[in-house]
Amino acid sequence: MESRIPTATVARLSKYLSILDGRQDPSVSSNELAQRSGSNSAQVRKDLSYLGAAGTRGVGYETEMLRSIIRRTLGLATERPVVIVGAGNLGTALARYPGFARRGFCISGLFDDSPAVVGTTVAGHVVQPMDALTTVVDQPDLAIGIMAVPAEAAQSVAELLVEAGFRSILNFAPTTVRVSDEVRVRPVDLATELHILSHHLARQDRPETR
Amino acid sequence: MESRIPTATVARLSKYLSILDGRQDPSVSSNELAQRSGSNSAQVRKDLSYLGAAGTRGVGYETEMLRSIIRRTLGLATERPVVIVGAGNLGTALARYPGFARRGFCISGLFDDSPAVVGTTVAGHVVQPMDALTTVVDQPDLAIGIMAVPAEAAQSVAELLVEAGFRSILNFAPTTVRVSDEVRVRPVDLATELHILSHHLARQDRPETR
DNA sequence: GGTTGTGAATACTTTCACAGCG
DNA sequence: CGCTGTGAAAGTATTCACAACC
Repeated sequence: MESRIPTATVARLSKYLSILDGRQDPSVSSNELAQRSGSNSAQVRKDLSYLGAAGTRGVGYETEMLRSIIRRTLGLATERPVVIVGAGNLGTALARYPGFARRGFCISGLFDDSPAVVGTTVAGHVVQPMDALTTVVDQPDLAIGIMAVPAEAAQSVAELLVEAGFRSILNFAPTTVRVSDEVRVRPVDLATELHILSHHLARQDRPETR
Repeated sequence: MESRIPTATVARLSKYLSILDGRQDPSVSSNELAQRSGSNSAQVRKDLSYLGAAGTRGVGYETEMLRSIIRRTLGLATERPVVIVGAGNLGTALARYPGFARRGFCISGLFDDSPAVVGTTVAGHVVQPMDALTTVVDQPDLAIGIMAVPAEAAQSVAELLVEAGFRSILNFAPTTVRVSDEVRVRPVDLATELHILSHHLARQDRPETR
């Protein structure tokens, strides 16, 4: 029943969930979710059909039920631990970002290799040295590691995370890291996002829907 | 000749460019670019074929020529101005991020609507009030606006940017903004990225190549 | 009337595989 | 012999369109 969900769908589920979270109405239609998420209703229905979510024809989907199904699908049954490696500009900003906690994550630790930074407190977290990574969560394979480090450090930090048992990494460093293929790395490159916009400007063409 | 380049390809071009930038060898093969970017050689060749880039069979591509073709394709012929709206945690971190300048962008202004923040200096930029947006760059339609503001403010900030003439927006606020369709908005939602990783953890499946 | 659920059609992207050339 | 260039095939994602149902 719950075979395989396309990554593009999962990304939209995240958006639907945050729409449902700020909502009181007991039911919601695919059309409304579409409007608010910048998608279209057929897409919303197809996305929800992957979860086996059942709506009521003529009415829509039960808000509470949808919320709970999406949360389960996104693996948010319990708060998921996240560690942040790199307490520089970006790492610090991420540690202070209130959106993570609100959306199902719990920051379990902040790490840095610079002795000047270790021991300082950022957003209520004492910055820990890299070797404390191995003991920070008891099931690192179910946690997520965020890398907010310079490009030069990315490969070795990735290796440390893998060694400590992490299997999911969000990489903000503008470089590709090579890891064994049981490890999932999602790159987020800010300059790449700007390059995409810049490319369209250079071609002065009209936007597509996304 | 230079008809239309898939967005997925543009994203990879950005990566290829940063690989070429740290490089001295006068030529490079599709296979080497593939290795370093976590792609495969057929993909690289197809990507480069969209640009009309000509390699030499048996040898590879000329590094300098490729660099210059990719830069032109990404609209980086001249440094592209970028403004950052929101001088909170994230906006400040972005303003300090050295990667933007290194990769073809020039931060032209930092804006905030809080009187407490306006006038302070961040990374060499004096934070300006929102109404200065209209005069900060002379061709706002060729510039990029970055929104690093809370979800509640996102819609109205987007409207201010559009009114000031911006046509390309990178949106870090965790919400969808509705704008006229000459305006291109690229969302970057950090919680969504974590949700995607979390989903895979819940299904404890093996990663795909990306 | 309004809205879901979904097969079929379309569009887009990646991978394959091999001829062509230096 | 090595590496490019590319059509064809396979794989993925989105949109259409309409029957089924409340």
